[in-house]
Amino acid sequence: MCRRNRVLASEARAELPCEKPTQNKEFWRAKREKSVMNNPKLTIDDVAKALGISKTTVSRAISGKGRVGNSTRIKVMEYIEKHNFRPNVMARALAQQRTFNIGVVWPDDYNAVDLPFFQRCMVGMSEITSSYGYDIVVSLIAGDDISGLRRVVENHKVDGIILTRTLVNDKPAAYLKECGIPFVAIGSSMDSEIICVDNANFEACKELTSVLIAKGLKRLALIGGSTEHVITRTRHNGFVAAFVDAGLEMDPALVYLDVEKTTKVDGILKELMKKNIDGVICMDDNLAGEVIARCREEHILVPEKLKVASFYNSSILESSVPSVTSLNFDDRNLGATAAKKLLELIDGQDVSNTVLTNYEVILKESTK
Amino acid sequence: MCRRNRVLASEARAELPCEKPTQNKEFWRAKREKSVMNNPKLTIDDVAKALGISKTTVSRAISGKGRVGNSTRIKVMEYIEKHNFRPNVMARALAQQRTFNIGVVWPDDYNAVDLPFFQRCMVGMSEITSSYGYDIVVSLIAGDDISGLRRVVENHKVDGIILTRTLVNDKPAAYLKECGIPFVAIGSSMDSEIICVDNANFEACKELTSVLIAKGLKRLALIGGSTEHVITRTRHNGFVAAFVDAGLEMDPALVYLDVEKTTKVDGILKELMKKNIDGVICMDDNLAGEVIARCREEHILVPEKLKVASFYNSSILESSVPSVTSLNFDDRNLGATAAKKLLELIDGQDVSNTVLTNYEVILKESTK
DNA sequence: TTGTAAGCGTTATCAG
DNA sequence: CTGATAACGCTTACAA
Repeated sequence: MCRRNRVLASEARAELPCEKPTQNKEFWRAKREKSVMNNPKLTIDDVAKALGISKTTVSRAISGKGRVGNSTRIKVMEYIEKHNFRPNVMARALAQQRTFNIGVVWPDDYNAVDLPFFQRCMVGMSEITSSYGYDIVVSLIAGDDISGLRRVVENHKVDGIILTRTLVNDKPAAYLKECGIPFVAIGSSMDSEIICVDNANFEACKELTSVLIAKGLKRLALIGGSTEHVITRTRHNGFVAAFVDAGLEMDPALVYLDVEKTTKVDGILKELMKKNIDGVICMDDNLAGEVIARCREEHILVPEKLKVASFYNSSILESSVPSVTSLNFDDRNLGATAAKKLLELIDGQDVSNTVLTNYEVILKESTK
Repeated sequence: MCRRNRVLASEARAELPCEKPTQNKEFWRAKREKSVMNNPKLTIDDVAKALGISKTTVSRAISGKGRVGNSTRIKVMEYIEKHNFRPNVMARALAQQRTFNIGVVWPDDYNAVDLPFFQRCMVGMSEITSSYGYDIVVSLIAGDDISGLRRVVENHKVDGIILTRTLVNDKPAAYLKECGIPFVAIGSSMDSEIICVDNANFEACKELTSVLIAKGLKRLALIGGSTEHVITRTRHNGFVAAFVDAGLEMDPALVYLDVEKTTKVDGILKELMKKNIDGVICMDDNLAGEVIARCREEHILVPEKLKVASFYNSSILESSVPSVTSLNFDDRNLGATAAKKLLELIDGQDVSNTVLTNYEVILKESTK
């Protein structure tokens, strides 16, 4: 326990801002002067003096918190609009203990960095946060090294956190729970105390699988990524459930998980063909793209000899030939919803889990 | 002028934090209590008292700024390490007028969001910033609506900015110049006052084109994106330069720029085939992928009947068949370099433009 | 409705 | 080498 603390502490220490002893003293003075020239930075006090009232009143007029005379309020609003005054967020942060920032945690594994999913989520989050005057601080997490996350949290740089993925053994989530900062996770979690926002992955994957089963496919294979990611298991479960519903046997030998490099697809596909499969579902587009490519090289006709589908649709497959049947989720909306929930949480409201069911099954040539 | 100011001001106003009048008063108190229970938040003052010295001394020991007795320093360092004390960044920001954040501006056009380029840059930036105790605030810019950027800057949320793309008519850059905040741009600019970090796009594109010319291609076409992006013009120039160098005529009718939707590729390819081309270079992988796909549908054999190459390599083309000849840049390094430059700039150092020349021409099947 | 004054947690100034 | 004390710009009891 004690040892653990020391380790963590020194980890954190390593992240302390490195004060570079340079000649920036004069520079900064100069810079500020200059900045003042272009754009005389007003303070709430300047506004108060100019208007002959107290800064308390100005503060109240701006925040709308206390009661202020209507004429005074209008006077203030007009003045600040005209002079483009903006309260100093840092000062407010210090006084209120709020930063008006949220942190977004991104995985930076080799795979994830090339996936459009996270960027798309960001767009949705950004729409929401910016309409509330919040900004987004991005923190990358490599493996289970959460030191970046720790720094952001311990330095009070954010009022809350969005995790963009959930893990079976979720170190980041555990850390956030422990320190009591508001956070929501995109994905699902066994832990009922964690607020989650997720696509209906189970239902969607089950539905897509069912559709293929209904097309008469009997020997359907599944290829997916890391089982450390909850989503991999959820999708797998959806796949299995479709078989159960159809009253069919599912052959576990046709399921390949933890396929984290597309280079492994080639060998897997060969094995699968020996096992006489008639279809493959891939958990994401990278895998599906690779399967399509290998099929072409091996002269396996898609869809005639093998049907192919993907559980997740992105632009990666946009120009695939044949076009690939897949699930389509609204990532932007997912991000927006997560952001909304987090802001509510920060605001002290009660927030519950959300599952977004607006996915689409898109049938294309690869399963015709 | 006056009118313009008013417009901008009201734009900014719309972005003011929306104070939601909810019941968060008690909530916040409770939350802080709880947080205090788990993790008694120390202040520099607590440390000072515990050690029986003044907070000035503690501050100096931590920052290493003033001279402090060695024994005192060690005492302080040991104490803060043991108790995992971290100075409150907001307070420091207020006192020092530095936030230890940099802003990164992302385009959120439909195209850009799906490109891995920006995410990859981010990874590089993040490595650098986090080693200096800085964090990254991401700001999305749609079209030329810079209100998000304005908010981040005017609210003093960042000490500097990285623009991840340059435009011919660069509104964001103009704004940043005007307000005098340190910034660097990823890309190139006509404006010599703007610090730029860029890949050697001109040279690289010229080289790739030259290679194809050397293979005997005479009627080489070019398809590219928005000419509002400086990079599109740079790449085009590189293409042209290769012809000049080879002493060949280049047919301008074979150049299609401002192709912003891949759906337009089909028509363009048909036109090009009528013009008897023997090769196409695409400015990015989305376009190249689409060209490959259309070729397959139109039964145009690649590379036998048509060579195809891309000026930018990403995982999008990873599983393309045939594999596509392309330029490979180190986006991560690009981001890291930009971040390094910005931190130097913030630190008051003199910084000059940088061009990264470590690109690779990767020859694959599509041009065999 | 409005104002005064005491924080918020650092850093910076200027004495000692 | 060290320590009061005053910024930093805003919020918020508490008074008036």
